[in-house]
Amino acid sequence: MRAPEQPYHHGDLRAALLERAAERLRLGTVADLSLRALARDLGVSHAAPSRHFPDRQAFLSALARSGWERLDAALAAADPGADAGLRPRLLALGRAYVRFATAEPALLELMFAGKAAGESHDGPGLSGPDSLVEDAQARGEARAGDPGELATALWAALHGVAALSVSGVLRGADVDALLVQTVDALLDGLRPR
Amino acid sequence: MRAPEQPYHHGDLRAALLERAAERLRLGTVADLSLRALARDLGVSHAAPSRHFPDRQAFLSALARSGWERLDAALAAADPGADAGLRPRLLALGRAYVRFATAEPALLELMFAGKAAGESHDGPGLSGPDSLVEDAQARGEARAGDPGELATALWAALHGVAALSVSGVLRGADVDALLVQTVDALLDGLRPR
DNA sequence: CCAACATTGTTGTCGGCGACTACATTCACT
DNA sequence: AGTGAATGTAGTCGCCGACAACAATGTTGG
Repeated sequence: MRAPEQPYHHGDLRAALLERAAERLRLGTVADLSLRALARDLGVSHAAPSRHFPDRQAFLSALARSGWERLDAALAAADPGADAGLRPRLLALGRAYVRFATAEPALLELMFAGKAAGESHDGPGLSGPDSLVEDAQARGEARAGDPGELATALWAALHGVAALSVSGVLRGADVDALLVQTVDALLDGLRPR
Repeated sequence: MRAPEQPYHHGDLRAALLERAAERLRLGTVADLSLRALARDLGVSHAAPSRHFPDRQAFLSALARSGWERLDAALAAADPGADAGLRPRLLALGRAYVRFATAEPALLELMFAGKAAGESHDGPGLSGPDSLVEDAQARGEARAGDPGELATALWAALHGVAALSVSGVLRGADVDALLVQTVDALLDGLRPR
């Protein structure tokens, strides 16, 4: 009763392509990713992927979408929650962001290259009902101001740290120290108090 | 005494390729950039570019290097100088950064995708002898701390704003407002004082 | 139950690209 | 003037994405 070695239908080629592509992206760049090579890997013909994605761009968009989901999940998992103070929370989120960027640089690049392709995205875990900023304001840890705008500013700073750490421009400088510096500047300000 | 219509030698094919490629990058992505198409544009044979760049990657690296020079120049031109306060200075630099990113999104992406390919780069105009941070510290506008590390944190934040604005995740939100929020958080801190 | 029909996969082909080789023309220097 | 380096040309190879025609399998309603 074993399944035949080579069933005509793959089962879930679409998911398999996305999964294998994510693996490949961990090693190489998006430019090195070829649908034909993936198809070869999975033992299907070179045209099979076209049954699931109209063209390469659509495939990359789907890949980016799954990347956003994984980043959201990683940040949600790293968030110590509203009970923690703002600083530990920002540091934990920042570290998770950097970890994701380091583990999957090409995927992160693809996610941000998606432009209008990727539907709207609010900045992972930073805004929304359980907003980090609103929590901090409620605890008196953040000054007043539009929570959405403040959250975006925080997101921008964390994203900048992750982007720089991945890009190699830091030349071996301590990424975690950079993150701490950035978070502390955001919380207490550069100006002497 | 006019030059022949089609001289055998181009004159400065290398520079022409880089220049034309930069133009193309203003419209499309780096993936759409082909050496053969550029050669066609410039009226040379498809193999001519290989005389100047051993392979496509080397060409892209050279393009990225010229991008860094232009970004450095743009930031240097936008810097109001040490006489200005820290806030106006950061805002001016941030606006120039965003302007560059908006005008040349694909080039900026290429510059940061260069990874180890691009030689070290200190973060445009933010560090070095005429460091913005050292100036601010001298004026009492910034707390003590390693100027290099603080400058990198500032760079990360500004880069994050530019990256987000280019990526489209902001969905039409006001980029300049985001920049102002970010700079103000960096200067005065999010915590109430 | 089985006959349409939709879904998914295959083979074949096309043009474009990057890389490489062999050859041609021009330049620069002695 | 002569010779070697620099620069450009033509041709080829293999890989890729896109497309078309065809085959196998899954599904559904009469």
